[in-house]
Amino acid sequence: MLLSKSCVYGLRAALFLATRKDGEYTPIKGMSEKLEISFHFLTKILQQLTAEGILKSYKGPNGGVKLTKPGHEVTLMDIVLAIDGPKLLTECALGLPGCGLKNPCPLHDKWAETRDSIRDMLENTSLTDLVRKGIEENLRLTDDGDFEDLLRI
Amino acid sequence: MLLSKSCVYGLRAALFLATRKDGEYTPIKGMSEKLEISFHFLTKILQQLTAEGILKSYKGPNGGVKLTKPGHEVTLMDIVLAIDGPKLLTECALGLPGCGLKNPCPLHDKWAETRDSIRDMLENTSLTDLVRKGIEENLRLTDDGDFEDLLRI
DNA sequence: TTATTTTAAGACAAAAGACTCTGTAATTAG
DNA sequence: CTAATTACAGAGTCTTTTGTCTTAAAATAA
Repeated sequence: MLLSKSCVYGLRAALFLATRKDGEYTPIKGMSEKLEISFHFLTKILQQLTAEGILKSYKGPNGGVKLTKPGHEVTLMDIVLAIDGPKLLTECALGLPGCGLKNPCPLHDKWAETRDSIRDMLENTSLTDLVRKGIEENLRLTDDGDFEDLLRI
Repeated sequence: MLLSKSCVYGLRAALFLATRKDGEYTPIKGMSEKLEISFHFLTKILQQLTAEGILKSYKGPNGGVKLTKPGHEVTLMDIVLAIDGPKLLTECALGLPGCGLKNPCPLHDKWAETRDSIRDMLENTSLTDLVRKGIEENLRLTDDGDFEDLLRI
């Protein structure tokens, strides 16, 4: 797996939140059912995003979580970084410590290029980009559902 | 980690074998010491490569493992595929089953591009490519050593 | 205040990944 | 034949990831 399962779930949840109205808190319970992710596990993941300042949370009735910034200001990279950490896109492909421009491994140059292409994609794609695409083409965030489903809630 | 640790070790070992003379079997013990990888663990990984036909092995004195094909015919993709499996570069970034051209997720297109760029790099880089680069620039396959080290054995 | 709804936190269990150990089989050298 | 050297096979351990469960804390509503 290129991305951890937590990260994948985090991306799904972030996209889901980007479909909600600004200012409204969305309860994790409903989200977990809609996205078919275990409630407690999703809670943990979203706590990480909250700790990183990507989400705001509120307890009690009408509470839940929401994006702190508008969806077009949140990139996939923000989510991946918060969950899988910065090492994901800096580590040496041969596992050598200190591999870099100064003391590279034979694969360093090509691998750095590859990592950069991943990074570029993640940095240049916002949640809103994908929500817009999802709406226009009526795509899905779950095994069975479609985007109209999500927007109807 | 984009690649599993087993995969990373497998790549190092495959590169090491590509520096050896054709036809000679290299004992895993020496390789594990040179590459600073646990002997038993490396053995397991190389057994996978042997099972996949990438290596040939021979028991007894003067035995060991060697590449079945010349290094310029073995790509990094061959190694990654043998160890991390084909799913690594086909899975959906949002974890949706059946995500593809027919029933894509909102991230499918961009993610497919990203995966392809990884795949292209792996498929278009042979062991010999990297060994050559390693020799020319005297790079390293271990934390401390350099390529001259390896060739001297 | 009391009951309800929600997130937060932490202990716990299960599964997968990373690694170790022990023994066996094949091969060679003496 | 015997001893040494090597890969092979499988069980076992440790760690990380994934997932569950229970309790606490905050907020609201009645």
